[in-house]
Amino acid sequence: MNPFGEHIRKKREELKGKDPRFSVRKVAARIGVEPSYLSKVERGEQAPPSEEKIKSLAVELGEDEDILLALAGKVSTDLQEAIRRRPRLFADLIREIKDMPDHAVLRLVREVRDGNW
Amino acid sequence: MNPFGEHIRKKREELKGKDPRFSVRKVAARIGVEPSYLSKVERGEQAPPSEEKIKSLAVELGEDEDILLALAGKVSTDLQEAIRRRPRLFADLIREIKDMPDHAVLRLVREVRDGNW
DNA sequence: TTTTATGTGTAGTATATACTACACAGTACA
DNA sequence: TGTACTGTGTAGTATATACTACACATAAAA
Repeated sequence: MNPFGEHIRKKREELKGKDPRFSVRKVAARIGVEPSYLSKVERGEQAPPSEEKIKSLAVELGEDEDILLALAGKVSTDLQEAIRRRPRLFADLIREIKDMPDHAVLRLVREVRDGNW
Repeated sequence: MNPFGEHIRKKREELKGKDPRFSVRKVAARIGVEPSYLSKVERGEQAPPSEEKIKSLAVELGEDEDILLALAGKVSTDLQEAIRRRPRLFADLIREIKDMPDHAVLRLVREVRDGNW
């Protein structure tokens, strides 16, 4: 089990098939790390990188930042900050909906978005 | 600015006024740390302790866990895990409501709680 | 007045996090 | 056939996190 590494390796190799700019070395250079480090991260020999590097990786590979962070066992600092600003409110809300099925949460998100709130 | 330390010192001293079991040494012993460490944390000479210690401190002092964690700049792992399980869903929801006024979020929490969801 | 308890100062330690630097063998390309 | 580029192995480092151990002076209790 190394969801993060496997995921980005798969995606990177896929992109590399069509574009040589997606070699380990080139991607590593673009996100600002050593190639051997990225190689090890992809193979799970090293833990996932920092939030910052994960976010540039998401941009480079055209992946979703929040999903990549989740695969790395992290939560974006902007979300954490929102919770920390109003901990009671957000803790209650999250605990209330954490076991609800996807469709119910999705309905909630949509209702808040285009609604009279 | 050392919101965490100041907060717990104030609360502990308040309790100590009515009950000698709330000295630095006694509380430290109960939450399982060295007294000098707790002293330094309260005075902001040391960063706040781990999530685990903060939670026992909350129990000891009769304070809200989520609020204490927030003052320490942390977010409870159970909330983080809920987000990591369904990152897109939760990230969208949190970003959608993070700038809404308290009363609106509160209404949402209540509506979810005793509602038809 | 001895014992006991108080808060705090000094000086560390263990573990985790987030990487770098460099070398090396194999492959592709000119 | 040399040059360039590939992925990866080895061996580190810097900084942060989360504390411990012990000593010491002052104050309260016996």
